[in-house]
Amino acid sequence: MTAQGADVPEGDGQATARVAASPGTPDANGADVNGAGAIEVPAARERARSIPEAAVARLAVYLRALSSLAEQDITTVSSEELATAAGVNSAKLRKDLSYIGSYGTRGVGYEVEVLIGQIERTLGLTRKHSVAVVGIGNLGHALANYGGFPSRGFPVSALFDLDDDLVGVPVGGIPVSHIDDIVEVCSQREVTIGVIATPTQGAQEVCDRLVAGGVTCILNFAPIVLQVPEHVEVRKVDLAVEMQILSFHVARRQQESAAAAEVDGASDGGPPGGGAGLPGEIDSANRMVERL
Amino acid sequence: MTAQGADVPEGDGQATARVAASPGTPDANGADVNGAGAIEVPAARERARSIPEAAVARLAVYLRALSSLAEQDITTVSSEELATAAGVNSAKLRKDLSYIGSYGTRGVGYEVEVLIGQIERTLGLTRKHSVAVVGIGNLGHALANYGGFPSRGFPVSALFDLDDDLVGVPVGGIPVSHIDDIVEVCSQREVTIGVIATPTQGAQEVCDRLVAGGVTCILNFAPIVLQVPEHVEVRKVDLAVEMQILSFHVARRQQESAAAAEVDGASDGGPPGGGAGLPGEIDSANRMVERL
DNA sequence: ATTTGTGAAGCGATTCACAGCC
DNA sequence: GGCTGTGAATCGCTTCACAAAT
Repeated sequence: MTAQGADVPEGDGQATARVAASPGTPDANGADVNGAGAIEVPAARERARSIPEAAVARLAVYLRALSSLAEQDITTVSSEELATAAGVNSAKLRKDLSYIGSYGTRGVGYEVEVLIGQIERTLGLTRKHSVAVVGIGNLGHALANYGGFPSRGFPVSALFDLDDDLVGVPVGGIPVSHIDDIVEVCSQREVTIGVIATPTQGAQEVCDRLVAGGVTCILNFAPIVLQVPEHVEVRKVDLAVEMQILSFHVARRQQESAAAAEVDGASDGGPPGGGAGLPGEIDSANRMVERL
Repeated sequence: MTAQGADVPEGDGQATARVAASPGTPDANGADVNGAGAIEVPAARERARSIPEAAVARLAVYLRALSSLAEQDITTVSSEELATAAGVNSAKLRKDLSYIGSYGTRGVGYEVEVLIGQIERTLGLTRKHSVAVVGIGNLGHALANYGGFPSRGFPVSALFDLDDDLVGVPVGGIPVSHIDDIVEVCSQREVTIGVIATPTQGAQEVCDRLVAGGVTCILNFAPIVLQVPEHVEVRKVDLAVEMQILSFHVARRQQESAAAAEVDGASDGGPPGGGAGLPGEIDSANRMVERL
């Protein structure tokens, strides 16, 4: 079923401590803010804080499905249809949409354009987020040239690499800067999202500089757990991990068929294709991401 | 908050159909498989089926941390140490490890090598998984050039593209085949994992061929929900979605500071600029070098 | 007649907290 | 004393099912 374990909370010990420290109150600031002082704080604002992390991830998926519908000049869509397009069930979709407000019409469905607008607003896409890509290797090149970013409000506005031969060379229309200039360039160009596509070794250092340059969101392709201050958000994309998860599912499936086959045959089915292969190492998988 | 890690979007798609089709029964594959027939099914096998999906993803992360420790010739590690390295808390780590067995020593910790071996076994990494990459564009190149791909782990054994100019050209040591030959080549080379790095348009078609070629696991970089048979596992990596999730967090943070600033200022209208002394105030970054 | 929006139930994952072992 | 392994409690997301709306 390929779950979508939303994410792994807490970057470190402090988060743990915080949780432990507040047994009764879920969040410190929320409660009394709108108790008396802040009167007209729009419900929409209040809502944003409470959207489940998992729902946020799906909103982005719905948005893409909706864009696709819009391109086909479809103006209205039911929760059932949209859910199918997004690969979820309709109850979940409706629940997710309910977190951002009530923009559907009962008996009819949702207006595509309206929904697009509302999701974009919720995700903060009405504002452009300058992106910096660090590490212009294979992956960095791919990212710099990736059309998907600019098209949806994520202009890549800075590229960095260690290699002097690369500095100054334009990639995807933007000249590469040296990583020594990360802090300066990022603050100057108001970069809000940093993408780390360097080898593991340099990743933490790069991360620190991005943070120093005012970057508050980081997308990390390096196979390392980055240490960041509390106000910085990190998301990690780890190819090797993805592959290994798939590997697990292959293995499980084989076990299941093996077990099923065992029902009639008493003796162990034996290792057909190599049930007991060698204790191979997986470093290759780890390494491959580093190479990027 | 610094949410670290996070695994990626799901690979649903097929789950939708399944879920929608079974209103009454939560999950089809009930647990009666080993009701009576399978006697001595080792606990280890039985266990695999029941490891929470989220735990599987983390096991892969632990594995990397452990490999790193092994390289430093560290032979023993406590749950606390390993948890820190992996970016989780120690209780979760111990729970996760308990799913695969008891390989620690109370009062001491875990032996690094032992744990590596057990996790590799659990994830099915003792067996090689041939990988095919489809779509040799920017990203495909990056993936194919995981040059390191030594013979262990996840050897890339096939590359495919639509472009005739590319067919026959070796990339990362492997000649590119035409996508018309996916079925033949994949079954011949016993590919188990397919990586889709094509544009959206061709992705479903490519997916169908991979499945026809015997591929049961797919890693999809195309921003589309693939429709696959029930026995095929899909994981999706969507860079745009990742960015949008980060965008949401930026937006939320700004709202929070804005709301906090509003507490003293009674009237609405709330231009964030009102509160001068805000931490990390990021201002409007309109129109910058926008290059598609 | 349809379809949304949502309280409530259900369920899986996380965290707690401590017994058991070194 | 230190650390693992795990039942129990808790939390948060998902699913159900139905009232409300058109």
